[in-house]
Amino acid sequence: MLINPLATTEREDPRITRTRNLLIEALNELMGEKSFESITVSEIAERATLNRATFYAHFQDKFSLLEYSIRSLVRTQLHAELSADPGLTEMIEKMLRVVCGLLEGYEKHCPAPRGQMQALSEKQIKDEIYTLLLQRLETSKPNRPQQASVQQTAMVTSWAIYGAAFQWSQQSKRQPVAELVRQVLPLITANLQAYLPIKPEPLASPRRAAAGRAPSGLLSYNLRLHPQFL
Amino acid sequence: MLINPLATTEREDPRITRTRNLLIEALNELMGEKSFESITVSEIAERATLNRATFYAHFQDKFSLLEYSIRSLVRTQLHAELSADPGLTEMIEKMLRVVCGLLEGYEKHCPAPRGQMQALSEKQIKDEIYTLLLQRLETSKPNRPQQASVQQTAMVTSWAIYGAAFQWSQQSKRQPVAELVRQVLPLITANLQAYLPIKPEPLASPRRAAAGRAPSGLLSYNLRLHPQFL
DNA sequence: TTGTATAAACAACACTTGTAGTGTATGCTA
DNA sequence: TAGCATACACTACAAGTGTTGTTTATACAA
Repeated sequence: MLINPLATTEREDPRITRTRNLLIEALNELMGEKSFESITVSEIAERATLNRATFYAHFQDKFSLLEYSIRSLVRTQLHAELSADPGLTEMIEKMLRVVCGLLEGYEKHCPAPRGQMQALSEKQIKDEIYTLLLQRLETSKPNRPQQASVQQTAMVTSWAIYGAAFQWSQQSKRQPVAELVRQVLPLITANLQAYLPIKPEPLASPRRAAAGRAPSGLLSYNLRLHPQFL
Repeated sequence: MLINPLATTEREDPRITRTRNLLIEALNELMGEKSFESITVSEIAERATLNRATFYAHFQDKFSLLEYSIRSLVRTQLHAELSADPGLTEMIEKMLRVVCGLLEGYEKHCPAPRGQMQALSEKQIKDEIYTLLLQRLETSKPNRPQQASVQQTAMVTSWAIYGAAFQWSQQSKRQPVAELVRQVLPLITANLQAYLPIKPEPLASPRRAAAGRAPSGLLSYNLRLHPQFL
């Protein structure tokens, strides 16, 4: 597995990858110890055994670094989960599960306050979901004329997915993810009925709930990149 | 009109309201001139003809100030628009219009980059929408049993509303808001059919589109507080 | 192996941040 | 109007930020 799934250039100077990985690891370590807001660039550089100026040669600020780190985690997890190219309903279900796992991971391993971090990860996660959904909707034609554009549909859906996962993560006593899926999936897929094959999913289906997979194993991807999630 | 719709204490020291308004006005002025990220606390204090220490006596940092400023704007606009206590569908339509107006206002008057600002305003807007929606759903009982909780429904809906408005604001060539409403409202209300009265809104209704109000006047509230939106 | 390109180290810079202590001005109330 | 409470001004401070210029170390190709 590539340690840097975001790399676009063919091959980059090994010093660069080394430095970036050191910075990401340093940030991940620190985020297990204290809140993101209280972490300074100086600390990150020191922990990475790098000069502070070197940090700025790679990232604009600590937010850029976190963004980069989160993005690679999200992308890896989503692609791994969706590589089987499942049906639209299953796709959304899997997305919901992945996002729940990510939010749970952050809450478990990163000391509060998490305000800035949440806002940042939210954007990265939604962007990835939106892109994947858009690709999917663009390939499958709707079986009846649609008022809304594909972009609108994908956007509303991706936000709805994240909103559901967020609501779940905010619960004081968290319900099983399978239950969340059973309750919320109809809400979300109601938007997409024109894109669903043949017979649209009924709003309440006991068989769906029974078929829900256990949410284990969600956090097992990309371990080298994000060891704090263990 | 109260200049501070967020105030909870009965009457506060006039010096406090004066100082806060000076700070808010200073921030609003500066945000018309340069990006929020590049604005410093020193600048805000200087523009407000206040000592920097006084700033910190009122707000934790510039983010808190912006949060406070945005919150009061959002709250004022939403309450003004929804004071007539309209039907659920109309309520969502009005919310969509207000959010579009807000996003348009920010984009027009605040120089990029707007990353931090967007994340902050997003949270404030969604919180307000969620609260209002939750109140509304809690009072009106669904006409058939629901899988999802009221909280889940309100959350997914509020995120969907914001997502739609956001998608609209990101378009390079922006369509009329009335058209957005016609296209997207069915997507959102599909989730809420159990809460809609009698006959659920048909997915495509030409009469709805014709009844769409012009989007003018959305930015005319709370002028004293936010003169940069003129 | 040598030469070249460039990544990283290092030091120094002006600036911002958040906080603390002290004095002054102002609003409220008796 | 006198007195109390407190909001604000002022100063100072240690720490962090973002940038620049110079030197050293490393990767890679001839």
